[in-house]
Amino acid sequence: MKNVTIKTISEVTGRSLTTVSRVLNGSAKKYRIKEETQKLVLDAAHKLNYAPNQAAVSLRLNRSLSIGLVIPTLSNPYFADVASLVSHSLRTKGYSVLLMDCDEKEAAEIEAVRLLAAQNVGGVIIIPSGSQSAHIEVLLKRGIPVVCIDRYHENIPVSYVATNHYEGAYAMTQYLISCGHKRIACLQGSHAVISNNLRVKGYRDAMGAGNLPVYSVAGNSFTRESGYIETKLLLQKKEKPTAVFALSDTILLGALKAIKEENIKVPADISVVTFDNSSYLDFLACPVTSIEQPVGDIANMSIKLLQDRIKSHNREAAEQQMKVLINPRIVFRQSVKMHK
Amino acid sequence: MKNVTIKTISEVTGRSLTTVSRVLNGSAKKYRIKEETQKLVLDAAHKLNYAPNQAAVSLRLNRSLSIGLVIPTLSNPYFADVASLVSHSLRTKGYSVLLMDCDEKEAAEIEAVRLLAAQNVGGVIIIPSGSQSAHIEVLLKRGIPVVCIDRYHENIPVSYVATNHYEGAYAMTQYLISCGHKRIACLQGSHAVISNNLRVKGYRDAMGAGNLPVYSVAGNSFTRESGYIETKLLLQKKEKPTAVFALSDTILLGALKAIKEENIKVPADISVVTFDNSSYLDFLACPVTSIEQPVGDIANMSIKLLQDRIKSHNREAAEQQMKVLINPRIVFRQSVKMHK
DNA sequence: TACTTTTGCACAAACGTTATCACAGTTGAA
DNA sequence: TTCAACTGTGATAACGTTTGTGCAAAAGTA
Repeated sequence: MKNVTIKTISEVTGRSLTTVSRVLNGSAKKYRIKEETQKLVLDAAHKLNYAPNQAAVSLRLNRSLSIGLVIPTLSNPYFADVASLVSHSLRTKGYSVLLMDCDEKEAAEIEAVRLLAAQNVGGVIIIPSGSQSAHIEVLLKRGIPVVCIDRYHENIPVSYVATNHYEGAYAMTQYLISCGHKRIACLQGSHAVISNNLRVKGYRDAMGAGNLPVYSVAGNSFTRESGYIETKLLLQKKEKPTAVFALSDTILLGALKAIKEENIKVPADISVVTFDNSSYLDFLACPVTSIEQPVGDIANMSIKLLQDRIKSHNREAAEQQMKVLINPRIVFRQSVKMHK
Repeated sequence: MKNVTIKTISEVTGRSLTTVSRVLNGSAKKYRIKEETQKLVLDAAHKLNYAPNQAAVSLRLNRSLSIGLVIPTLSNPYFADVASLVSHSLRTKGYSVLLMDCDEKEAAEIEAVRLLAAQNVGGVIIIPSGSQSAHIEVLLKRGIPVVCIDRYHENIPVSYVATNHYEGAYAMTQYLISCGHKRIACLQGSHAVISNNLRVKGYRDAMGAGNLPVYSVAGNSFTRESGYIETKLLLQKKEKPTAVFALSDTILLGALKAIKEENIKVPADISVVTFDNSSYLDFLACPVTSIEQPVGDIANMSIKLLQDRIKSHNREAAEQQMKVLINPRIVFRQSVKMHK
């Protein structure tokens, strides 16, 4: 089966390639193509099931209708949700999505960005894995629009959309304090990402505001292992924590495992809260109170920002940095008990 | 910053476009390019940080180094895991991955496949959402290699890699029977996909082999809602089930919710097992015994099949259908109790 | 009538790459 | 000595699309 191109349509309709192309890519009015001709061409295209050859288009225009989506890893349900929403929404807007799963490795991320640049994608949406930013800066310099999600870099003028990590953590800590907790442990993730550090700051500041000493900030990655190990250690202390604030659901699962092994009951003996609000939290031994990240809003907002960038050929506007923080809300479940 | 093309390199090195191209795409020996010349060109390319324009390559070759990955939805952790492994592995092999999240809608899947065909991808890996197969057949007819994962179509000659759903369900049912259960309910997913139907058949056959009547097969989608509703209904029966076999982890979560609402204890009052083995099963109120799907093996195998197809320009070999079923194993936890 | 303007369409060049053909110079065999 | 085979390289034409330029014909203006 031979491929249908504008040439095919040109032959069928008896119009020139030029005219066919103009009708098909929507610049018909600009060139004042007769209604009649337009209909003729469109009908033929439809009948032949014509689809433009994207390679040719992007070669000609030196830009493509594809967007790079760079994700630390899809095995993290939160990132998978973001990816699902973003990719689905981009598709309805006519873009195709180049997925780059970086396995949480910064080196893979840098390589991924290089590849995307080589394919000259129309834009990039990225959830950075680490603290380096030079590779992202390269994209900006090449005029490729970039939007960061969830994690971002303060030192380069890149737009971002994220949960207000600080406010979320602050509010949650405040809530624990209001329940009478004093020894609140914070189980953190990777020090290399800003989302983690802002959450930790939120925790610290709330403790300070409550005139409480920072009891503990421990951990080094957003994994079950990290949560497990740190909780194990915490539970060996003389002054055990009365509440644990896991900064992600993966960390939470590890913490719960440790708690279970020590035969400590949630929420009777210890209160537990977390960040992310994965759907399975409802079904755990004790449903866990969590900070819900507004994934839908984040996805939509980031796409809007990216599209604005792509459309504005105005260089100034395109380089203006947009910073969007969305306030999360707390989903209350049964994992927190008043502490006297 | 002007883009670096083979023309740039040609000017720098003083060799023709032809020669530069030949060196750069590895056909140097075929055309007997002098070692010296090769080195000259490669050095220049490296120094200038040259990356071939993929649009031009795929336009010229009428095929691209990108692979379409069609997924029902990334919000299902099982699919997200598959997508993560597949995309990551494809990247290391030099392909880029076009992600199509279909939101579990068959119409979206069909459109996605059309788009991929238009972009003339080098191959497609797909987890079908429904029962239609015509769109996949179109790909095959256009000579685009396709591999189905997890779900497949028997009526078209498409290769597939899947868990042995039948064996898994059969073994699990047998296990429940061996524990003395007689009233075993089966909570199924979408009737439109073969994975579901094979699992149901495994359940039925095992019941038959155990001389037990099929107690119940209910449900209509791989969702929490379906699991919740059907379990609610089951628990209203006079003759309540002594064991529930959820055919996916999403269904399981719904079932657990219903069981909890009815104040029934797992495993004391009712035994529960499931399919998929999501990582959070360990952390539920009662850790749930599950059939583990060998995601890694499935991902690797499907990529191998696809690559073989892509490489074999031999038409016959390319059209031969490969059917790979991988036996799953049961991960035993604490959700099943002997029933007298 | 004799112009200008508008309307509607087509020619041809370009985007970066690769494959086909061609060819000059060197080596080896008859 | 003559011809064949080999070595190393280049010109050029395509792949499918978009767009600046051009140019008739129709319509408007004086």
